Amino acid sequence: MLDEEEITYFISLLKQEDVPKKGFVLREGHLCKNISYINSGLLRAYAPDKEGREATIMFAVADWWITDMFCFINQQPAMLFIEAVENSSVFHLQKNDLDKLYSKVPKFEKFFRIIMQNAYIREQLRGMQNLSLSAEERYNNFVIKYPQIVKQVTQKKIASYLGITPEFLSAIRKNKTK
Amino acid sequence: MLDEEEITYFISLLKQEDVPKKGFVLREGHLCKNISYINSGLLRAYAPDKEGREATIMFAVADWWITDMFCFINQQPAMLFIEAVENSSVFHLQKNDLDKLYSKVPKFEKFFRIIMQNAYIREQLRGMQNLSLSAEERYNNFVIKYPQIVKQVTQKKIASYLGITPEFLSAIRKNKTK
DNA sequence: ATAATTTCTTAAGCTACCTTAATTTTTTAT
DNA sequence: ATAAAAAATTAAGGTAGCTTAAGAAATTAT
Repeated sequence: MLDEEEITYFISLLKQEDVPKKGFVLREGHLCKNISYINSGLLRAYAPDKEGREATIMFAVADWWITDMFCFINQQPAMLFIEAVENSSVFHLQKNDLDKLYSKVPKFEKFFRIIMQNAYIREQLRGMQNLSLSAEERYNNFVIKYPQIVKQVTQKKIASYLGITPEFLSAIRKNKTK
Repeated sequence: MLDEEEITYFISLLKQEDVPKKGFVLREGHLCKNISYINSGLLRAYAPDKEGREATIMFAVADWWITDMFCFINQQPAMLFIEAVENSSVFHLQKNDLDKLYSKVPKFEKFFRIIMQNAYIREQLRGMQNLSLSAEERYNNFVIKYPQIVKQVTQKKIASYLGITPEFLSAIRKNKTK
């Protein structure tokens, strides 16, 4: 579908970075320059609220793309932090390079159309669950959907993804083992 | 950007439908055949939960596209109802016609890439707000962001979009006018 | 116009989830 | 290994938002 030359060109635009655990790929207030492909490891995007607490927007594992999409597309200061939960290897793609890619190799429009579509579907499904399920049901679904992430991140971070406190997640888990 | 022939072809794939107020464009359990462009009017997508209550997933006004994206892409029975809140005029595009469109006029990949991207951004922002704001703050933001929708839909539906009961929304509004 | 239906409001009691704080356990750094 | 820091647990008290129910207001249907 993509020939060798196209792939080579694509790869030439990517900038590899090793991000150590607790390192940041993006900080709130900094210009969101990149969309980042995760080669290995695990990243987390979160927004700090006014009390300084973190709302986890997404986790991203190998083969996922992550960015603060609004700020990336509009080349604005980020609302989100993106940090490595584990040592990770990522490939960054800058906005202007992505735009060049689209114009030189229009096939990448399809490539990213599908990425955007999947991201939208994920968020639409998450939104549905957040509106209609209890915290316990959301946690159970999370464990089923992302068993690997459950093993790799702290409960505190999972709680902040589910929209509950770590104390309450602890209570939910206690209930289950009974 | 798109020439006349391409636009004509695109339009030839669209099927116009007048949907009366309270009419359905999609029903839960029915195959989700279409993605629908709203020419005029106002539609609402919602998921019924197990107690039969409705979680409003999105409102869509003129110039927006709406579907149960997961079920449309995978051509599965819908999880959502999509109903007209006002008399509406919509243009439907079937999955196989969209696929044809992509292969005959690849420029439409970009067209829908941007639609998917905007939809993702919307959901990512909404997710952030749901995690970090109180019901009152979410309502205030909704009124600022969608003043027109506030005028056109019942509070019951807005409440179900915000993830609260109509009674509690009523209480929030009462507080504000004091 | 009138009746029927739906929406909105109000209020009282309730519960899912939060807060605070202290203790234990696990992880990280030296 | 040891100390320090972070995460997880537990428990008691608190609150945002829910439930139920009944009446008022608005909308829809006849």
